[in-house]
Amino acid sequence: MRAKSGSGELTVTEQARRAQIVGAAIRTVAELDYASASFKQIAVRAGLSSTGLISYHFAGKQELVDSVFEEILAVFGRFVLERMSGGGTAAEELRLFLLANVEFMRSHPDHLVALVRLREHATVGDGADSDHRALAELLRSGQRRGEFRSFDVDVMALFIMALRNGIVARASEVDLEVCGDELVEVVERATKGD
Amino acid sequence: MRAKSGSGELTVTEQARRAQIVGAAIRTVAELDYASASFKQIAVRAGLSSTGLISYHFAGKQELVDSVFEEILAVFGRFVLERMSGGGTAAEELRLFLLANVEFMRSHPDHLVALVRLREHATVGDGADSDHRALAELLRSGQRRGEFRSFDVDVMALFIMALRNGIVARASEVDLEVCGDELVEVVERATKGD
Amino acid sequence: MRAKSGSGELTVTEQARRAQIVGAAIRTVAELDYASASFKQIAVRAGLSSTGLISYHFAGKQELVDSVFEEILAVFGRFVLERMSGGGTAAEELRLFLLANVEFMRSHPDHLVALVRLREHATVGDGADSDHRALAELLRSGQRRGEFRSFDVDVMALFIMALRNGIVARASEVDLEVCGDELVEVVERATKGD
Amino acid sequence: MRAKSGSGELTVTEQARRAQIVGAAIRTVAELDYASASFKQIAVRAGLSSTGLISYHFAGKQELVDSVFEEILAVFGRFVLERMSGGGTAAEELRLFLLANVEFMRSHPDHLVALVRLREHATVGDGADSDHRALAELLRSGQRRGEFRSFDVDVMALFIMALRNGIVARASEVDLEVCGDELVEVVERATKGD
DNA sequence: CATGAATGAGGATTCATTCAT
DNA sequence: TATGAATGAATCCTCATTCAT
Repeated sequence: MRAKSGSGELTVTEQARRAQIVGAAIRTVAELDYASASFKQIAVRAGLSSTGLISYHFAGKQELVDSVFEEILAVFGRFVLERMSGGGTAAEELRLFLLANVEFMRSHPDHLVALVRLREHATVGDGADSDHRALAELLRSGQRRGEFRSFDVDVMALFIMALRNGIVARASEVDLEVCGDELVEVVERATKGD
Repeated sequence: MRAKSGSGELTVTEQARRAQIVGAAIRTVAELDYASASFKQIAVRAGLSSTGLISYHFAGKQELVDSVFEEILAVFGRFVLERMSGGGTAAEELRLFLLANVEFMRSHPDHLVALVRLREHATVGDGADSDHRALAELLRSGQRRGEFRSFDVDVMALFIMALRNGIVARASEVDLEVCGDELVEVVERATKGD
Repeated sequence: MRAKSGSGELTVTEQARRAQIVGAAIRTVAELDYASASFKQIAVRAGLSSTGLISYHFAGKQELVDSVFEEILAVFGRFVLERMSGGGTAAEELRLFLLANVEFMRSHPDHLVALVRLREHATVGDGADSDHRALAELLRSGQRRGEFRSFDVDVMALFIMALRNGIVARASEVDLEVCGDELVEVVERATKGD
Repeated sequence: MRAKSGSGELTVTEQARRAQIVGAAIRTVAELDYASASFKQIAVRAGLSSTGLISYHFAGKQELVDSVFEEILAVFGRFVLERMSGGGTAAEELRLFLLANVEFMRSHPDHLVALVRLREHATVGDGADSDHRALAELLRSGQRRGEFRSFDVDVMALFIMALRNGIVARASEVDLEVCGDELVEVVERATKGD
């Protein structure tokens, strides 16, 4: 009854409501645990008086989770893309990517937390993997250009995302400024050619 | 109802039952999602015919989770300690710590998965933090000895644990051999003095 | 909110809408189960984009059910009446009634199915009973004329309707031709004088 | 977790509880509509303070419905079988079958009502069909012995069950004595050879 | 100690209905 | 009039927990 990723079929009002609910869901997941992010909690944060409305706008919890996941990926993707367009070398692009991540944690505190927590519950999947693939490809191109040393690009991509996720998990306890600088330093040391 | 982590108050039988349940819980959390790790699932894996017995031995789900968390930390701690005792330099100790982690993933596949998944649900907390503190202290001593470059030891400890956790999260999809070697390499590059 | 079965108070448009909804409801009940015949399903089949319109035109689900029931009875009544007008004897009228029923199943597949399914949910009641009474009266007159044997006319009317309903319930699985012939035969044997 | 039609795996207590719930369900379906026979209504009639217990003993609503259906069929089957064992001719057996049905309505008022109402919601299915098949077979054997006239046995079986169901539907409004006698008479006339 | 039955709160979801536009 | 968004009650179901035995 409800388009899974509506493009033009959705009313303006409906899009607004969906966005409102998705936003509330992001805040809820970031604040509470994923398991505790019930429709009731989301409804409260969305200012709704009934959980029925969430079911009215989303075919089920899975569609909501997927919509939230896609929304975060979209916002995050745009955010990062804007800050990577100027990169000349692969190393510079990688640096910009890392800084964009840290900056995103500051400007969108809840988004990355929710992203990490929802990763294993989302069924869209290709989002996170495409992130990984893009990063791996960047690393590979850097290797081809001789900027980076020889390493397994998939493993290195996994490492970089793991570092990012590690900061996200402790974002509220650490100094993002210091973390960001050190992140750039560590990744540079990890990747640069001998 | 029951002492939270009684030492001498528990009978042998009781300790055995608790251990049996904790073991089953570890397997359950590793196999299923945390949210899906219900008492029923744990009871099945523990060979128990009633979830009531879990409630009988543990004051509540939280105590079970905390007990599981502490058990994993204890096993992991002993495992790592055995493999780090011989380290001379801080760098060597760090290397042994990393290798011990990777080896632990191989010998105790469920423990680390459960550890990572339970981290945000455990209320004991100091366990993970004590790990973190020990690692930070190791890094600091390395810095004092001039083995490591200057960096924020807390951030670096966070990074190292993040790398470890990243591997754990994908342990079933990656080549642990390659990951372990690259992990050592990356951490060495990240920490060594100029 | 709305007159229960207004005659002159309803505008033409309103009557048309009610008829449209009633028709869709008949199809819905025949196609789905009664319990599954929700306003949403009915609205879909009526080409309506909102279930609110159904509530607007009918005071509640009960009025809709009753309206549907009455509509079916009216259509069915006219259909049968047309085919019974020529009957001379009571036996002949009864035969025509039975044949009209079978013919109705063919020409209005949904109506009788819905009729049977709605019977126990309709609160108008007198509809089905009036049918029953008319049939009983026909049987009684046949008895008075000596065409039928002695039997309890209410019970026999109940039997005849039960046979009809039995065929309706399996209309899609049986050969209506054979059933019709056998129905006439059985009822004739059941009623005729010794 | 719960056997669908437990034989020996069920505790005595559990069997008793299941029987209690099944009994309450039969009463509920007979009293209310099928659609209104919610777990809550059933729980009330079973003297339970929680609908959760029903879910505890039955894997889902479908299993409960099927269990109820099977229970009724079992009770009904035994009841009828006891009263048909003495039948010599097919006609006599048929007569005993009809009388057993009417007697069952008297001694088990709710069972047949529930049976008819649950028929289209039960997924076990073969129960009702096997009833039909047995009846058709009885009719066929009667035809072979020359006791019955020539007719489509499936249609006639359908008719006989329809007559039975018709009485069930109005059991509370009619005189079962009269109905039973007339039922036997009608079926005899419908089936006997010329 | 251990069992399994029982509880009640909380989960997502569906539904008829209401209401502002 | 008609729409679609919103509501809240009710449904089935799962869960941790309690309790008699």
